[in-house]
Amino acid sequence: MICHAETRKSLKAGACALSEPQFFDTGALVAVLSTQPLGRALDYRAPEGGCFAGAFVEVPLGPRKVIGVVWGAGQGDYDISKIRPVIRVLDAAPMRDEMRSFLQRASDYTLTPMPAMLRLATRAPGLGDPPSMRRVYRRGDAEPDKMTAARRKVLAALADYGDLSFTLKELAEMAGVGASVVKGLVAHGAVLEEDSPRDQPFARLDPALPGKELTEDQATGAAALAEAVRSESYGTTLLRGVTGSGKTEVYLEAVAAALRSGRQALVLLPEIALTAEFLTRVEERFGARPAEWHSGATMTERRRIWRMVGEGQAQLVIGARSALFLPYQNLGLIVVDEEHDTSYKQEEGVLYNARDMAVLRASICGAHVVLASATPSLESWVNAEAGKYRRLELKSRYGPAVLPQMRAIDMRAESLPANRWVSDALRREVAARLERDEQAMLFINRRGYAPVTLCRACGHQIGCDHCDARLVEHRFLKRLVCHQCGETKPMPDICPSCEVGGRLAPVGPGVERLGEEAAELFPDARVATLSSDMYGSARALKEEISGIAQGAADIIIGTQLVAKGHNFPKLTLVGVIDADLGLQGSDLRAAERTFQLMRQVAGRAGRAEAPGTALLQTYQPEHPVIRAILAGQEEAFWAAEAREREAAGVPPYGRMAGIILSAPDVAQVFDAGNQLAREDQPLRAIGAQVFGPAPAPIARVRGRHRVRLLVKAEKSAPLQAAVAKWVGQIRLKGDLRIAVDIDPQSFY
DNA sequence: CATACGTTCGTT
DNA sequence: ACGAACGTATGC
Repeated sequence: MICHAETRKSLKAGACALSEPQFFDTGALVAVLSTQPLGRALDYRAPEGGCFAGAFVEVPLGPRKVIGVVWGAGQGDYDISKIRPVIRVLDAAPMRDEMRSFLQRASDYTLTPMPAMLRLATRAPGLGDPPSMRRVYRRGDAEPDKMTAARRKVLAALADYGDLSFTLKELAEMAGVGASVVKGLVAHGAVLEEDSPRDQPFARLDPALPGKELTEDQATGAAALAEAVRSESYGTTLLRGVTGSGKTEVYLEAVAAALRSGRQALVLLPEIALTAEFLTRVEERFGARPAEWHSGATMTERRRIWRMVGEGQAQLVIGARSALFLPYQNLGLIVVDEEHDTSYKQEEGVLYNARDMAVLRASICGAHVVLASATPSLESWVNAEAGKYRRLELKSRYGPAVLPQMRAIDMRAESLPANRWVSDALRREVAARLERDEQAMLFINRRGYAPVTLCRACGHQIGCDHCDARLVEHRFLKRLVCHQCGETKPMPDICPSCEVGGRLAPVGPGVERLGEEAAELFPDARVATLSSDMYGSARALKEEISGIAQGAADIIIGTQLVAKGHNFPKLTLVGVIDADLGLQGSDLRAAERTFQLMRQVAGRAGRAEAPGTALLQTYQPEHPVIRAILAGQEEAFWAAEAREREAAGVPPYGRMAGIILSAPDVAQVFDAGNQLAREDQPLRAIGAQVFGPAPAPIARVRGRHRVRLLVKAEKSAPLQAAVAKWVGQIRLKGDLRIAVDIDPQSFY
């Protein structure tokens, strides 16, 4: 977490962002940061006409030309005769002071090199190009010398739309004539041909439109958030509300408050799949669609969003975590929905937690943060308890529905036949729902058909060639898939080890296999299996989900995916096949995760009129986590979990850093790991301890061997500086790579 | 990252 | 003796 002292400092940084950016006269030394992996900025001479700090520029680098940002005055530590001039200043809005300090602070916090940070902030194509133009046509003053029927149609079509312009194709189609007719009118000046920027501003959102009717509880919460946004200063609110309590309506009022005061808003969501339903709600509330930023966006969409956000022509962005790095002009609110969601932690490349970075960014630009969740992360819960975050609770469930009733099914008392996972008790409950024409959901947190493929002749389990992971059979894809590196291969007929045919058997359940079992148990029911890899696109999946929500299936079989925010009005029963799954292993967050996941899944049941039931199949019904879930004692669970973490000195009461060394050669990684473990003076100097090296949780990924070291320090210790110094001692020879993960999510 | 330059090792 | 192949330093 970002500590309080840092927050104070940043408020000052925010204040100085109001001053004019620094200007550099022609020939002055400037430091230019590029996205090349140099680790720092290089000095250049300011171009003809000078430039401002923050300007996007093109500079020579060796034999190449690269794009960079004028970071500030030159460092002057390089042979003055070798310094080359900036080639040109690009036609893009300069990077604001505030954005530069955000990237710098994020870099310091996560120990990410600045060029990599800059890369995150410039993930839009065509930065160096002039704005892309297209040819458009509108009505001119002149009249054509000869009026024909076709020409009249074109002019009539234009008259219908006032002074708007259209592309050639659009106009010709509207008028029902050929393109040559339009061209003919252009020759006479009756139609004007001009170039206009291809990237159009986003439609204005109207905060004055009537929102949904709010309950008293919601209205109070909405008013408090709107007030916080209006203060135009940094603050964080933890918005807690059980599933179905209408958190979205409440924070959309905070968005409305930001829009009213002319500031931009950002809503971060963990899953793309969530956005279809969400966007509809935004459109209903504000009358237009916001900008959508996610990995699936096309180059054109990205460029438009990046430019429009920078010009203040996109008021609201709905996006995945990288939307945090868009060049907002005037950001007044960041909402992090489902703030506990683990997908906010980027686990590859630049390692950062979008929830923490949202707080950092907001503290720099004086924006308000809303962390929304039914089951907050322990970090946020502790920050709220400590008074660092304001706390807002939505108690009543929206409408007549109440929280689902939760019960455990003790699997030790069940005697299921082989390859069956649905207990008798659960089967009877599902059958009862089917009779009443209600929906039931069976939840299993495992993709694919079976997690293990075993050879009954020799006992071999089929593994990935490049990773220390077993291949998962995906019957739908008719392939074996490595969930680690994504490699797939066709399902073999013979065992790759002993070459005996016909003895390969699937072991254990995955979502596809559970779907098969459900179809056998309930032959008359419509069973829908929801797994992300079964649909060609996010769009197809969204459509499937909304169809199911409207009643296109009786039994829903799903993974993680269905736990997150979808609304199934007819759903009254959720059965969790393996509630213990997340409790295995020694991950410190296992309890927290299982608790969150189970509560979220259970929250799917009984949202509308009919009350819901959640049944957890478990082999350890007496486990404290399972008992806390069943009892619905959330506060007690968090308090107990917080006490345990405090006693162990682990996050959020202590600080941790993970170091992953990787190389194709096993001996090399272990040597490097041992060397680091020995040379731990920089860490001892701050009273921190090193554990390891140990093989990383997945010891081999994509043909690279990985070892992991863990650093544990006191909460107040200057962890980053010490780790940077420590890791800096090691020379990166060969293909050895070091990744530092500050505040790792999982630690063994 | 792309490229330049120096080292080592293999071949002729 | 020469050049391919690899490893390491450099960029302002």
